[in-house]
Parts: sequence; C-alpha cells; structure tokens
Amino acid sequence: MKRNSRLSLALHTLSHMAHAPDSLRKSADIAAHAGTNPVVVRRVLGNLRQAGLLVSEAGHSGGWRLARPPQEITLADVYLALDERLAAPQIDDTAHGCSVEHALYDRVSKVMAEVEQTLIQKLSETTILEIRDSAD
Amino acid sequence: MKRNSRLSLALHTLSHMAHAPDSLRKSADIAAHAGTNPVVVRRVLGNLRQAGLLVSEAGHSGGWRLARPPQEITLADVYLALDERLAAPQIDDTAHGCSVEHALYDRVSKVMAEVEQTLIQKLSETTILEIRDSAD
DNA sequence: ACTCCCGTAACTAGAGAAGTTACGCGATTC
DNA sequence: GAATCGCGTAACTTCTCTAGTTACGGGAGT
Ligand code: FES
Ligand code: FES
Repeated sequence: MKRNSRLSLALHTLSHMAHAPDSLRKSADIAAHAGTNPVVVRRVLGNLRQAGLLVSEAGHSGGWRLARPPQEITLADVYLALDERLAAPQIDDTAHGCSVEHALYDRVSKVMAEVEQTLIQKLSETTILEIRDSAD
Repeated sequence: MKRNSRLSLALHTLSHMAHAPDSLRKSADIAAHAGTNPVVVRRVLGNLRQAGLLVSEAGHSGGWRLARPPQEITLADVYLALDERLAAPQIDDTAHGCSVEHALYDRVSKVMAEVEQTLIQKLSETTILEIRDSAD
C-alpha cells in the first residue's frame, strides 16, 4: 500500500457493495477482505458517509450500507468525497511578491485546475455499477 | 516546501534564465536565491541536463546555461524531465487475480493516462519565455 | 600548482500516511 | 435493564518518501 490507498480502498469496497446493495457490512469484515484495519476502514468510509454515499448503523447488528442505488454513484463522487485533489497547486503559494514567481504560479495553477476538471469529468462517466458489470 | 518542490525550483530557475539566456549561473547562487541547498539544485538541474534542456560546465568559471533558446522550452519539457507523473496509477497494481479489482484498476488507469496526456498537452502550450514576458 | 564549481554518494531530519490501541456511545438482543 | 456488538474518535506508533546536509573526487579554467 503506497500513497492514496484510500481511494483504492473506497472504490474496492463500493464495488463489492454494488453486488448486493441492501446487505449490511461490518468494518471488521471489510478490513479483513481488504487486508487492512477496521479503524482505517471507518476513517475512509466515514468520508463517504459525510458525502452522502453511505450510511452507517450502530448497535448489535450495525454496519455499512449504500445510501443510494449503485447506478447513481460515480467514481467522481467517491473521488470528491475523499478530498484529495490530485492536481493540487504544485507550486508553493508563498508568493514572495516577485513577479516571475507570481506569473509562474498563475500559469501552472490554471493548468492544474483545468486538468482537475478533466479528471472529475472523466471519472463521472463511470458508475460503480458499471465496474461491477465489467468485472463479472 | 512541500511535495513536488522540484518542479517549482526547476521552473523558477529556468524562468530566471530566460531573462539572459547566455549568462552562466552557479549552483550556489541559484540555491541562495531559491532558499535551498546547492546540492539540491544540482540534483534537480541534473535531470534537466539529462533531458537536454540545460548544459553545465565545470571548472573555475563553470555553471549552468540554457541548452537552447527559451522559446523552445515548454513547461511540458520541464515536467517530463523530472519524471514525476502526477496521474500515476493511484490503485495499487497488486492484482489479486480478483476480477472486481482488475476491472477497477483498468478503468482508473485508463482515466489517469488520459488525464496525464491532457496535462502534458496543456503544459506544452506555454514556453518559459512566455512566463518571463507575462511576468515583466 | 591552485582554485573554483560540478557530480555523486551517504547520511540526517522532517513531513505525511497508514496502521494500531483504546475507550465511549448508541442500538440491538435477551 | 444488563450484556453485547459495532461505529466514532482520539492518541500513539511505524513506515516511507523527500528535502536538506556533509563530504569527497574530478575536471576546467587561472
Ligand atoms: S525570487 Fe523572484 S523570480 Fe526568483
Ligand atoms: S478482493 Fe474484493 S473484489 Fe477481489
């Protein structure tokens, strides 16, 4: 597991859930399946809950469930839920007032923002249901 | 300085060089200007030298110089010289043979590759000379 | 010869992410 | 209503990656 395993974990879990949208899954089971820790699962899936993709239930027979049908959840939804912008401004924003650095920052930031939009747009073209189907 | 300060340092330095393409600059001076260490400068600029963007000269009055006119060096050239792919496959490629994970990896990889191409294409539209001019 | 600057290796230090432990809370079950 | 089970969250520990640093060798000028 290297960087950004959060996205990997989230997509993997949701793909599984797309198989049986109404079933309830426990953090421990998901963690065991993904080879990680229940707390890590709760952390990642907690972000998806805040974004309204999942609901969690406490109590004796609690667990995780999809908040809406799998065909209404796109990869972009998941990506945005975990707020990791891939195309973050790669230039440090400590503008020294210097015009060269400022021009550089402006230019690169603009490109990055456009790329970020492209990424989101492309991710939004695929739902987790399609992932499930293409896997079969 | 956070992640990817290498790209920042490289672009900054090249933008400066675009002002006086024939002047010779020492690692120590560049480092002092950028608030870092001469060795770091040599490391980063070494990549640009391997990519044919810069030439370095040893000896008593050595230093760094542009290898070609600034209007022939694009931001994409610099980005590619430091081989940091922003849109690296974010999913761990340890394919467990599992069909769901495989389908997921394929899909995300394809999107990432497309985004990477978009990024390079957009970066190639700007030369370091244009950065210099827009700064002025 | 001497000096200056690049090239490179090896080590240190710091930031960031994941993994781990621990405990409180609510809901279910009996 | 007491016990159990699973989530929520905080605090700590690794682990990894990057930048920063020190050190030394070699070539090109003077
Ligand atoms: S610090 Fe302003 S351009 Fe270098
Ligand atoms: S391991 Fe979960 S889909 Fe294969």
